[in-house]
Amino acid sequence: MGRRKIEMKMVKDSSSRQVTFSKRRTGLFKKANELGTLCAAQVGIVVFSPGGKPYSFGHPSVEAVAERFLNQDGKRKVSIPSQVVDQSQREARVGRLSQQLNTVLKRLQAETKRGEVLNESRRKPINELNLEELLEMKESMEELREKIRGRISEIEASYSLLLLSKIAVKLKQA
Amino acid sequence: MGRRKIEMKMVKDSSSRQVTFSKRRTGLFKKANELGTLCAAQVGIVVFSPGGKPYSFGHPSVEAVAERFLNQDGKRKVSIPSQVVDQSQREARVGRLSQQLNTVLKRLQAETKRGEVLNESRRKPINELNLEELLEMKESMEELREKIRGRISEIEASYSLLLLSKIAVKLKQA
DNA sequence: AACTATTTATAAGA
DNA sequence: TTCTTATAAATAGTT
Repeated sequence: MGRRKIEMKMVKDSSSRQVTFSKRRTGLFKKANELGTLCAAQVGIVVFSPGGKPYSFGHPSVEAVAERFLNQDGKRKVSIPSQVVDQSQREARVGRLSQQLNTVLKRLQAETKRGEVLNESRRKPINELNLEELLEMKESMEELREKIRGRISEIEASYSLLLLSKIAVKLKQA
Repeated sequence: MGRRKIEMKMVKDSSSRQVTFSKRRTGLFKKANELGTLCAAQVGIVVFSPGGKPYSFGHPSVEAVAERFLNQDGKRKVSIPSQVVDQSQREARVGRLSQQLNTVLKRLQAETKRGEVLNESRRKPINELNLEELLEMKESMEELREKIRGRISEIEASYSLLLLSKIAVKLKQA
């Protein structure tokens, strides 16, 4: 679909491959959106780029596709234990994963409030930092936020993926 | 893409909608396959037809996409904006604050990859989790994300506050 | 990021 | 359903 027809083989040049990936991923998601819209269908997609970066698309959301699968009654192919719907039980099972992070985040917060500034080489009460140092800190914060955001989306993508995979397995069995 | 342009709304006639769904689902999976082939990307898709019938596509398979994620080693490539080129220098300044969080996030990520699921009461390889358990996990993730988001904005708020106070001081001096 | 020459997908029709 | 075909849409190579 372009100036020339291309062979259906992996694009060798990694730079071109990245461009192709970017364009086609956009196209794929657009098509998925159209399918969902025109046909009142639900669609979930997860893609890993050649570099391993995860992307996902859902109409209305990847989660919703899973939810629908789980919550359709009558026609449902797999019976779902009622406990799954129990909100309080879910909350009770948040688990160590979240607790761990939560603990560290609390400590982090406490340190921030105490006004400790933590540089690689030196420590200095945050109140004594000058404007430049604070701005530097701020940049660090922004980087940190980006990193966290990246991690979270990776983790979420993995969950979406696992959901998709579990659904696919169930479909095979059905 | 045919004899006429169509509005991007749900096709009302259910028979036509079914035909459209069938054609477009085929097209979507074809595109997904091309994306996977050309870009060495991994793709997983699940679709529900308007009638509730499930279809799935995977390149190389939905399960394989999940496996890949789980078995990846820690080196995930993340592109760095060029303005952040002085990555090492800046990173050196990030300090314990970020290191700590980063460490925990890495552990979290590693655990996720290693396939450990951490429930309040038990551990189970992530591969053995069923759909219900995964959804439970997902809720935990969402809670976690909200908590992190909250913490970060608190931290950022405190930095902003400090910046403002520093600026105020400078203005007085000027 | 934009731009087009082409290829590809597909809406309507058979 | 499956095929045909006129037309819309996606995109490969280019700037």
